[in-house]
Amino acid sequence: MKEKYYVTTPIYYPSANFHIGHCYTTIIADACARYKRLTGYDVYFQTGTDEHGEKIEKKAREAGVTPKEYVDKIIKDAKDLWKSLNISYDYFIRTTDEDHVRRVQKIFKKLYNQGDIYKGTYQGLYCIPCESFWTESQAKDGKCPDCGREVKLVSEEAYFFKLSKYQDKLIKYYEEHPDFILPISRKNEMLNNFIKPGLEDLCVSRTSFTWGIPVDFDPKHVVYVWIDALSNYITSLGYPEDDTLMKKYWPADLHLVGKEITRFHVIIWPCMLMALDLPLPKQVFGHGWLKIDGGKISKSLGNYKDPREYINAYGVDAVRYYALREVPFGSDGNFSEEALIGRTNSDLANNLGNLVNRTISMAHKYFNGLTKNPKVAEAIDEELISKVISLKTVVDEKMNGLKVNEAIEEIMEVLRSCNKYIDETTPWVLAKDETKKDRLATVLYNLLESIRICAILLSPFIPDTSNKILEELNTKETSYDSLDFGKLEENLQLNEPKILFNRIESK
RNA sequence: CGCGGGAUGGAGCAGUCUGGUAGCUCGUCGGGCUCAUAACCCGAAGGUCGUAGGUUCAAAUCCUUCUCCCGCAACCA
Repeated sequence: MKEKYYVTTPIYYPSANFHIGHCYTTIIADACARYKRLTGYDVYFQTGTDEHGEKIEKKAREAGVTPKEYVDKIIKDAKDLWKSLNISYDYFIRTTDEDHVRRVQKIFKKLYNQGDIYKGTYQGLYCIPCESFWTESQAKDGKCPDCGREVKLVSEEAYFFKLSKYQDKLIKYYEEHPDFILPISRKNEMLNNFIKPGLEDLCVSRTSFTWGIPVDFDPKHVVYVWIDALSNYITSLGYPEDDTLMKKYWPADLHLVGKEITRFHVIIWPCMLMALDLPLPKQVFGHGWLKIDGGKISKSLGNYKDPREYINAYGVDAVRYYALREVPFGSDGNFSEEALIGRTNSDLANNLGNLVNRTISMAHKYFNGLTKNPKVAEAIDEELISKVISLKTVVDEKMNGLKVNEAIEEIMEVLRSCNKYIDETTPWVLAKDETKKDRLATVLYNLLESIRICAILLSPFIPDTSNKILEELNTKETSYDSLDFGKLEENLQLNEPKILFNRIESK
């Protein structure tokens, strides 16, 4: 039986159309999902949207539509965006789905019945015109950080979750599972800032707005974001009504999240799961951000474009490649159109695209596009072939550590070696000497085979391009098991090479 | 003293744990080649590794001071 792999993106908040940052997270998750599928796992890849809450209620009111109408439009757009980015999700959950709503109510009630949720009073500093609660440190001098007006101390009846009860168990879990939080640096941040000072019980219901899942046994309350949103990872699997998928896929192997919401996923979510007596996810990766010109992507500044503009202008794989390649593991990276163009030209058009083109062109020119492997080897071949042979293992190590950018760099390095190999073996010189015909065929075979292997390993990252290359090669050897050097068939009729990436002239 | 991360040739990064001639990609300049998308290959220039001090035969790397940048502080991927 296949081993399973369950990977998630966060469920995004659809208060506005998605930007390149949402794409970034989702593309990484997609690459992980595709990689695991390639290597033989039974993958379940989930994304979705967190659609309740005051902010959406307010946005909808401003737009003069119902909250559901408001989010429906954005979700339609989001699904369209994921399609144009080749996102291969298996399930798209919406927190407004009937199944989810019903299951959240059951979870809430279960926690209440067993005493992990209790009724109490929520006290907070509230800005009436802004309809927002603030913490003491946020509301400096008792002024609303948004509008500067006075905030008032208000109380409202609310349900609380006993977060404090699970503090020690949580610390123990961290200690016993050193890879639970990646990168490691974020674990210290969590421990020092939140867990060591002591966890406070968590407010899990609200009465100040209505756009949410009603608490069925106390309908003036709606379930606040924590239980509503975080539980998506298990309600989608049927919990608590049907355990078929739960048995198969839970616990999740990887929750991929932005660094700003790491906290919820490594503190609140595990505590909820402990209360439900469910196993905890194996790993939470708090990735860095794509910055725009060094600053945050900001809805209010409007410093970003619709990601489709980039896809339409440069192609889906240029965008995917950039997101996956540019940002180091766990750190922030910068997004700019100029850098996107630079990456596309140097890595995709020059290194990869031109290599494929020049190699297949020579195969047509010298052998009418037929592959042959007479195995007239020379010492120089070994350097290239040994690199290609070890690539599978190297990429696997990088991917298992979620070092996606490094995995890709390893493949690019091999492609660079192919270009170098051409210059060193000078096929155009061999072609002038009839006695070197078999050597020439061997050189081309080595190159085509290296390209085939790289194309397969690139398929999780730039799937369209990978397919195009394998189609040009016209090979049937496209599986992960075919990655041994020498599997490329002989007497294959190669197709005509096409330009994979046009060089982009800078504006 | 809230916590955490960062500062390395024009740009982006690695190297710091386990001190010992500073490395990679891109860009620039020069050369080569001609199969290919002005591409590819080779070579060169360019860094007193944020500041000040300390330990050491030797510090980007260890210790201390300071400066600046970024993130977090109960839902902005």
